[in-house]
Amino acid sequence: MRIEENITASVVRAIKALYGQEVSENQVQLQKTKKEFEGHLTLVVFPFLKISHRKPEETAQQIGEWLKENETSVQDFNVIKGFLNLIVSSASWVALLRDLNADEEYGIVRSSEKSPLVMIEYSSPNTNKPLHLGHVRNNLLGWALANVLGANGNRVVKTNIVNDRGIHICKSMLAWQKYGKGETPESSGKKGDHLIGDYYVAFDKYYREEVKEITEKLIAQGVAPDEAKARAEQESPLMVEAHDMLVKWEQNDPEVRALWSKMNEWVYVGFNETYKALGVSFDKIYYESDTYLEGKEKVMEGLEKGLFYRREDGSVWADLTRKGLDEKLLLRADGTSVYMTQDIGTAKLRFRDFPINKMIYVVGNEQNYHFQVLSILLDELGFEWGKDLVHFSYGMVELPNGKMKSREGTVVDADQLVEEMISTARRTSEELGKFGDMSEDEKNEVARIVGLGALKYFLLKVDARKNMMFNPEESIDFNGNTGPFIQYTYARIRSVLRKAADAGFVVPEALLLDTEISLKEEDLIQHLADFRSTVRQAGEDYSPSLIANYCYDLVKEYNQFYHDFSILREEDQQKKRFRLVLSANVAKVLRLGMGLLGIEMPERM
RNA sequence: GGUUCGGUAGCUCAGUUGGAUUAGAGCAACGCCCUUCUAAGGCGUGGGUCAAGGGUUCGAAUCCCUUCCGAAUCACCA
Repeated sequence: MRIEENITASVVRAIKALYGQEVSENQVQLQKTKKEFEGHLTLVVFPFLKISHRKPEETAQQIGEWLKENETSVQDFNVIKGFLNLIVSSASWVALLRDLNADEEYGIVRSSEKSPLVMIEYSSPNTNKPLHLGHVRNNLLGWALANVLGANGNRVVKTNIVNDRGIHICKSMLAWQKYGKGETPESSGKKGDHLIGDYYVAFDKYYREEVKEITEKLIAQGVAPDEAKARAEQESPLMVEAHDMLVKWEQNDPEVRALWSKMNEWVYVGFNETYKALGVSFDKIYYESDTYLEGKEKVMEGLEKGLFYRREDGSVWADLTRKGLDEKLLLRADGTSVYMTQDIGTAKLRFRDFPINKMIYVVGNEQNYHFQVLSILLDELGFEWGKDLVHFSYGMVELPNGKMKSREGTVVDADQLVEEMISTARRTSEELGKFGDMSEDEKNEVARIVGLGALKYFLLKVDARKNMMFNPEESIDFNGNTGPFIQYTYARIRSVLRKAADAGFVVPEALLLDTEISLKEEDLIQHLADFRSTVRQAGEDYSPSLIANYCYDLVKEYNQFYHDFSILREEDQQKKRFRLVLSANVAKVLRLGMGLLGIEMPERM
């Protein structure tokens, strides 16, 4: 039973029968009737006026009559200007709910062997600092996007490229060597990623002091301020040492490599904890230290083919000016690779490992230009999916006083935030007396689910492309358009269903089509059925937020129903059965929808 | 300066192939509703020149142009 699809097809037949013209289903504008008018679905007839050669009202009237006559689900209609409001029969709605109830994974399209293989890269951290709120947004979006695409019949490979080498890592290493006194995660009690992050900050602090000192000295010697600063930045012994370390690293110096391995290992242990807390995972992790050499090879290949060119100093460039872009450096004069080189290398390894049809990069919008260039380069280098690679470009999380900057300490730490959310959830539950007779384990689990639900929903309900605001002063809400609001509704439904089950009432398969149902209930079924198209739309637009907003709207509507109608106390057994099935399916769709977002639902809260 | 993306209520955000005299939610404010299936809920009140101006048409927050404001980017950083 697919009411909307059926009526759309019937409209096509109606036009054919009435006016003798073929129209495509895309031309049929069938939308939800606005709530101030009577009806469920509304056909906009303006597009058909040229075919009917009649006034809007008349055309609508004719189509309405034809539908009432020939389309069983259309029970009645009314016409307002060019709008044909269709009233769908209760029996059709009940039949729709019956079908929906039979489908345990309504709205989800499973993949098969032949489905397209999509790879999603997300997270992609640097190993010199712990994850912050911006990374959290990335991780949650990547995870949700993978789920959404999976629910649209794609085979999905989740991947992570760890930026584990480069000058930034050397800075942390050097600072640890110089000031660390052998400190380890064990000795300090710090998470490994936090420990390393502290040394990254330390490096920056001492480096700045050095630069300041040298600059002043140079200025005293009569060097112009701008030039003095530039020279100081280059000459700073700390920076020189860091660069030396990077060169040694590339030369496989055993000592540097050993230090690098040890410190990265600390970071990974820390990251894995954070990933686990966030509930995200990867099918395949790539490390830049493995891929950057591949990139060099690929670039040399391109150089031989004449795609790129070499400058006098030996550096290799791509000239993209004919595409309206700049010239782009691919290899430095000393032969070391840059960011772009690494992404090319990673692409090569990925394609070797997986025969992917599509590649999606979940990376912040600050890198739009980079991916524009990468797409062109990969295409020219012969990657089939290069041209159509998707840069899932999401907006920054901004704080009231601007952007987050690790070095300036203005970051919202991921671990700390998760912890705070969970403890807030716990406190709220206690204050509201929701825990009842739960065991300590159950309490912890509820607090975890609700706290994370609040955080995840907060980040995922906003259109991914937009920058969003996070105010640490105001804690994330638990009321209104929030994760806990949706979870709460779910828990209430589950409670009702438990009570029904205790009374021996099993949610039955059989629904009677002649059940008398209210407008509110019809609307709920209609809304429920929309889940399928919402999932599809979210997949087409790469937009998890559509699912979040869908769940919110469904919950708003269900809560009104819950408030106005009795379920367990309904005396008419037929109605009671219907309402139980309706509620069970609202819960089911909420669980599926929120599940796509990576948000768990509590049985009680 | 070039390019890209944004600007909707005091605040945070919906509004997706252009559709209905009255542009929606939540938060915050102020009221009302628990001896009744979980009140993390429901109902109500106030709050808007959809940045500004022009254009396209039966019809524009939505499409086009101009201007203003904001962000990102245009690195031998990743």
